[in-house]
Amino acid sequence: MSSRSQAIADVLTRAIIEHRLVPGCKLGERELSEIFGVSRIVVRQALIRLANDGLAQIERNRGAFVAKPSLQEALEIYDALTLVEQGVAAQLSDRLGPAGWAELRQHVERQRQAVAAGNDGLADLLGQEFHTLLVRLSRNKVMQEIHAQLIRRTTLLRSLITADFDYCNLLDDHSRIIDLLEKGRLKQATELIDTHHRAVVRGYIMDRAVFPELSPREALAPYLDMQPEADGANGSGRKKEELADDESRATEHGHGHPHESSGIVPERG
Amino acid sequence: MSSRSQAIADVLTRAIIEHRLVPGCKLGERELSEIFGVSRIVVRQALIRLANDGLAQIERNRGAFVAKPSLQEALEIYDALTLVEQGVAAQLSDRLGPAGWAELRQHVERQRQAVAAGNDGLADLLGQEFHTLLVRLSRNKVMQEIHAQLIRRTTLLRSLITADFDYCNLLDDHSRIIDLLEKGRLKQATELIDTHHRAVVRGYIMDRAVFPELSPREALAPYLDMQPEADGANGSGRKKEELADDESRATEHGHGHPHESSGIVPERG
DNA sequence: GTTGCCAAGATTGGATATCAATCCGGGGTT
DNA sequence: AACCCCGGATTGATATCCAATCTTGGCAAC
Repeated sequence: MSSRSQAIADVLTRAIIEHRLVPGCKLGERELSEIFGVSRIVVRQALIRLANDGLAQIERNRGAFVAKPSLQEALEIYDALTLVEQGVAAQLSDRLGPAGWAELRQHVERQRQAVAAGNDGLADLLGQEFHTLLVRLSRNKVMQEIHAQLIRRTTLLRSLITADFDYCNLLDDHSRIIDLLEKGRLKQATELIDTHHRAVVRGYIMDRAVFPELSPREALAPYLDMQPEADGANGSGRKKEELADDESRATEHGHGHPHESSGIVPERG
Repeated sequence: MSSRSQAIADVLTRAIIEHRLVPGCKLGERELSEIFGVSRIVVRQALIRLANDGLAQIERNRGAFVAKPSLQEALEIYDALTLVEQGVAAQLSDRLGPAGWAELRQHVERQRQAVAAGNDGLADLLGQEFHTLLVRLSRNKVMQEIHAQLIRRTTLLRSLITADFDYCNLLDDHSRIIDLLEKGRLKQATELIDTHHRAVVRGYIMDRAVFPELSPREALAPYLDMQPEADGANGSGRKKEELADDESRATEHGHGHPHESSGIVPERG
């Protein structure tokens, strides 16, 4: 795509939302420039991009750190996400055609199959993507980008907070949301979306580091295989295959599975 | 605040939303670095910030330009704005206390007085700020930032499109929205918000440059009075006084006044 | 032993000079 | 008139250098 700094920002973003870089982690310019093999300036530009997305915070003369949102901000992010999805849902209940509803149902079905197959990582990802799909069906790129940004920030939040609840009924929620929307029961649908997100938030407890801290060098190592200037950096369609059956840390960014309350990470290194 | 590039991004943002820099205008690195007296790198960082906010677009090896959204994107921006404000309104109708309603009414009253006094510039600005105030009352900083970004982009759009309608009933809209919300008539209120924004959009015609193109040097000259390192760059509270009775171009970023359809700008520079 | 201060080192923010790659425009050729 | 090629201009990026600031460690005073 465009610039080197964008590519580096993308890698850092991915590392953050996959919990390889945890909130508070120092992102030193020199260190990153050595890791990526670019100059400090390019790294700085990447960090500016991250900060604009709310994934990093830059403190003058102190450097950049992975963002560490307060509980207040976490609630605000979920509130905003709920608001956006409710609005989108309201639009869809009027405007979405049969093909759209079918696509939603098909997505839920895929997730159901993943759950049935015991592929928790994939199921989790599909659960995330349900919300993204919902917004994509609104055909509003501006809204999509806003929503994607909020989703990234909620994913970041999961590095800070623990979730211990049964996420299976969240799948039912998705299905019920579709039904309610298609039937025009908008009020109930938005109510359910609210409940859905509140269920996630309620399971969270702040001030508890779930993931161990990795140094940037360790955290970023897996992403550096990509050649600097190889195939046109088609970064959209690969993820699903990659983690089809991989239980590594990279796949664990959903509403954590309840079968283990603290030792989620199998120490991939 | 923080970095030099942020300060420059702020100035450029202001110049864009005040229509001194019009869509499509080339933002050359060398030119800007000379204007601001900084190195190209700082300018580039500022341009990255602008691009992230959707106010500029950077084309590889061609440089940065003031964003020139398509009609499609313009509609999407207004759609997103409507969605956000409807959601916020829904929250407020439940949660806002008497003090909040009073604040809203007082704001509308101030705008009414400005209209009565014939101070169109101020009235216009207050009309804009009504929406900002609405979102601020939701006490959600994340939502505020999203909304502010959308507002900036709509303001940018007004460089591309002409509005010729009577904006006085938009003031009535604000008043009615407050009434409906306070009475819990949420459905009607959200409907009115939608209509309100659609009224703005309907008055617009794309592909017509309303404002003449200024060179960046001309456009930015008024902002360069600020000393490089003087008082802590408190850029929040000044605007209102500045344009209290100033009919210059800087004040003309509302729903254009109908008394003159093309020669809005009194050629300040 | 604790506290506080100060200097050295490290890091960031920024400037400058330089270079390759790309884009644009003009002049010459066919 | 259409086409091609070349040179200037601009961008993307690097290396190096410098000032300001932050951190840290040690040293002195209490």
